[in-house]
Amino acid sequence: MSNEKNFERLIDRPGHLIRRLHQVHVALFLEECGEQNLTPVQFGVLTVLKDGKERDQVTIASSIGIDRNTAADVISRLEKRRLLVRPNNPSDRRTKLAKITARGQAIVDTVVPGMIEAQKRLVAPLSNEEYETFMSLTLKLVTENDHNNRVPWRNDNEHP
Amino acid sequence: MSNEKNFERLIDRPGHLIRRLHQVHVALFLEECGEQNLTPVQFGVLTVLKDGKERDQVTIASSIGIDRNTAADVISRLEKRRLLVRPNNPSDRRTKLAKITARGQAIVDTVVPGMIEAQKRLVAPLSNEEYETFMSLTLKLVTENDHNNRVPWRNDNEHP
DNA sequence: CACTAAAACGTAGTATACTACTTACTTTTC
DNA sequence: GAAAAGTAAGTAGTATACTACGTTTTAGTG
Repeated sequence: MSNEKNFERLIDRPGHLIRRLHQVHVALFLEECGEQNLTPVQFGVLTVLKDGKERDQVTIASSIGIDRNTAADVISRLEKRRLLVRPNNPSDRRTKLAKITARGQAIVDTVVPGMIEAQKRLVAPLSNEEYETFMSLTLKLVTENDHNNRVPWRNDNEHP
Repeated sequence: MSNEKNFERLIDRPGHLIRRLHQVHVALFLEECGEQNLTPVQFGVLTVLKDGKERDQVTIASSIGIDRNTAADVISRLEKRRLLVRPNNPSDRRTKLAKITARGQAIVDTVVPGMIEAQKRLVAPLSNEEYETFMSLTLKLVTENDHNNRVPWRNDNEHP
C-alpha cells in the first residue's frame, strides 16, 4: 500500500538521519568556531544573553530548547570562563540570574561569522528552493512535535 | 538579494532546528521503547548484531555512525545487561568482537514495534508527499556532508 | 628480517542531555 | 494567616558523543 512507510534500513529511518545530520552540524560548528572553545549550545546561551539583560536559568533553557539541568551545567561552565556572571534576584530569591560580561559579548561577536559559515556549509548541498522546502518541513516537524519535547517552545518570550 | 540566507533567529538556523528535532525523536523513542530500558543507540547496536554474526567495535560503530569510543561505552553497557557477549578474535588479537545473545535478540524483537511507532509519530505532521521530500533532502544533506563527519558512511559494508 | 606505519582497543577527560530527588522560596487556597 | 501547591535551583546519577593519549597487535616497506 502506498501509505505504508518503510523503516527497514537505518537510512530509511528519519530518526537516524536526523541524528547523523545533527552530528554533522556540531562537527561543522566546532570546525568553524572551535578556536574560541565555544560549543553550539554555549553559543546559544550567550546569544540569548547578548542584549545584556539578566535572565534566570529556566528562561534561558526554554529560549534555546534545552532542559533546566543542562542549562545549569552550561551556565556554570560559562561562569567559570567569566563569559557571564550570576547575580542573585532580590525580587525572587528562588531564582539565580545570568548576565553576559564584556568578555562574553566579545566572544559572541568573534564567533558569529563562523556560526554562519557552519550553517551555510551544512545546507550547501541544497539549492535555494530545496533549502526553503527543507527548512519549512523541518520547522513544521519541530513545532507540531513540540508537545513531545521536554522543553516546549510555546509561549516563547523570545527567540533570538 | 535572493541568494542571501537569513540566520538571524534560532528558528532560522538549520542547525538549531535539527538539534530540536533530534531531541524530539529521542523523546518519542524513549516514550515508546523506554520500558525495555533501551536507548535509540543501544537499539541500533543490537539491530546491527541481530543476524548473530560477530563484529568488532569499529565495524559496529561505522555501521550506525557513532564513533569508536561511544560504541565501546554502549557495547560495555549492553554486555553488563547480558544482551551481548564479547569474545576474543583469534585471527586478529587487536580486536574484541561482539555477539548478540538470545536475550538480546528477544529484546530487539520486543522493541521493534515501538521504534516504528516513534518514527511514525515523528513524521506524522507531514503528508506522504512531504515525507518523501523531507527524507530525500535530509538524506542528501547527510550523504553530501559525510566527509564532514567523524564517522564517515562510505564503504559501509552494511546498513541494517 | 628489522623498522615503521597503521589499526584496534583501553582509559581518562569534557560537554550535552536527560531523570530523580531534595531544598528553598513563592503563590494559592482555605 | 497557616497549610498546600507550585516553582527555581542544587545535587547525583546515567547515557551519548566526542578528544587525547598510550598500548598491543598487525601490516607494509626497505
